Amino acid sequence: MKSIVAHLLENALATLPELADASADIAVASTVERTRDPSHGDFASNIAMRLAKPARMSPRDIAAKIIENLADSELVDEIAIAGPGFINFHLSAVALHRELLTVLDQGTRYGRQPARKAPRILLEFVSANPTGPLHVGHGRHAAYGATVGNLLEAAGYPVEREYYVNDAGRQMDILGVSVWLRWLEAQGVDISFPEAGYHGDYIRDIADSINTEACSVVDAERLVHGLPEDDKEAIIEALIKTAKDALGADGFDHIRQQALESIRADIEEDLAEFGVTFDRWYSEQSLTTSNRIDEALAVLEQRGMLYEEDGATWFRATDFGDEKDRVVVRENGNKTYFASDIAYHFDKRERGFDHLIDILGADHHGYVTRVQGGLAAMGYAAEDLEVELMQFVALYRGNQRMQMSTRSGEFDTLRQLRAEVGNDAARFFYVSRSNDQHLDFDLDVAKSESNDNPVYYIQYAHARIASVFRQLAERSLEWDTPSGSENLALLTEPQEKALMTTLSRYPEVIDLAANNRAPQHLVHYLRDLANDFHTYYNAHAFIVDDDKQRNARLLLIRATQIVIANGLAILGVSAPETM
RNA sequence: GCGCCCGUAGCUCAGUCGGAUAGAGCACCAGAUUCCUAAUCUGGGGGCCGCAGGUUCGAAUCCUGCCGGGCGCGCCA
Repeated sequence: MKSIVAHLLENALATLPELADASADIAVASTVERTRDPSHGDFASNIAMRLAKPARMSPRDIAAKIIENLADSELVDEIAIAGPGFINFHLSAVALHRELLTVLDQGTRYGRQPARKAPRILLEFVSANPTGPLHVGHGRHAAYGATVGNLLEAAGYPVEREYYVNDAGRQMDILGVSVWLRWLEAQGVDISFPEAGYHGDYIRDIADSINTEACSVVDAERLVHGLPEDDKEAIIEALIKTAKDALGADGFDHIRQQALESIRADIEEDLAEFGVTFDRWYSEQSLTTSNRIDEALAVLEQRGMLYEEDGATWFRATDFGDEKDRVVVRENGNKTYFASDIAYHFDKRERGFDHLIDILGADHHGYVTRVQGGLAAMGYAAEDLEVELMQFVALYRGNQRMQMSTRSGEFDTLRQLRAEVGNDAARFFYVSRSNDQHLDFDLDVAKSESNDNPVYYIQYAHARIASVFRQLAERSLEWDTPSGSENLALLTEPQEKALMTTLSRYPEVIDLAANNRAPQHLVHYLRDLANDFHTYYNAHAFIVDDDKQRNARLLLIRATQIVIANGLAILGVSAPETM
């Protein structure tokens, strides 16, 4: 709809050579926006004000000139100059009717743009460490990432979703030793579980369920022998060494990998139940086995981006705006997590993705500059990597704030949250506010007031429409679509006009939400749309005696039902036929 | 100390690229159904957009400073 107005303006400008210079670097479509006040029409353009200074004319004079040269269109009823120089466009009923028929015609495809080939987008999100179940904070990442992926797809982008599995490094050893100790405990060995181990009950479950052929029993004495005191990190380190000695490197590896896969599979299942799926689970370990890290470091070396100091290898991050240079290979020869990360992002670009989007926790913001620096140092553009930071979720039960820590075992899991409030409400609530806002999630409120949750309000609108069509059948009537199409001119009530106008905004909302990675725009839109529908429902009957009017009204609410279903599908929320 | 994010109604939050009289839900007050689902609708009260400057036709929005809150500043991951 917006493009109708933009094209009219572009054509008018083309006939005005005196404005050509001034308007050269203005995108006409960017001057056109929906009005907030219906008395200003449907769309307004501020182009006359933007041209005033370069063209050295008054805005209202420019507006008058443009209007004079606007071609007549059956899609626009009235064009007016308003205020300091806005050009207001009132769309015709014909334009709204045409859009309604487009909704019916395109159905589930309505609001989706044609698929394009580029840029190829790689969307990475969640990527929680496979050391325990997902907690409520990860749930926000999952809901947001999945919805942004759906939005990008609807906007026509080729997008793939990827989960980076942090299955390398010390945390995996801690996981392995935690499982082993719980297994020993189950064998009757008296252990003192280390503070720095993973305390959650799921560790016991894993110890019970895995193949323990590789496990060997050691006595309690050996476990505590020579343990350092007080320093919890040194204690866990010593226990890992004991485990490797007792089990052998292969034996320990066997336990560790089983634990890892058990947790990873659990996370995958949890997310799938939440309607969140990935095209690829990318293993950090595989970066080492495929020599990807060494290749990336070689590229950096070749470009002169590395140097040796204090026995370590450093990346010149300060050349790319970071506050200090960063170690990529430690003095002990081990590569850092940062080395994996730049190799991983290098790999993403090498795999042919043009634009990389990472959804990261707000605590990772210090990391963005150096990873972008890594890309730039390897010959790509820093801007190829876009990072969307998610602010934290604080979980409450009433006034009680919950602690969320995987190691302490006191977290509240995504599973618990989903069981308590349901997938639909959780998906909806998680994306209903901007990703850069903190989210207070009160379980008591979400449970006790679940009937007041906006998601039900929107779903109810969908169910009500389904109910109307069921009623129609019960009264032995049929919806005559051609008759409805021919009689759209009968839709003259203010509630009908409002509903048609809101429906016509849908493609613009998808575009806006996708481009800004901002699902909350869609959430608010669907709320508005449901509100327009409920208002209409209360004001007028749809199943009226007059055939023409009935068929026209049924067409309008069918279009409404389609748009609600399409929008909810993008949010990952169900559109029920009954409630 | 330095860096990033946030500050909008009693509460939780929207507010697009700077646009016209700043919006919604909850809560509060008053109403609506012989009729398609009352999980609904209609009306009402409620604002120094943290504070102070600046930019301009125009600022909640952009810039600077300050105040308040969150997070980050490892040869951890």
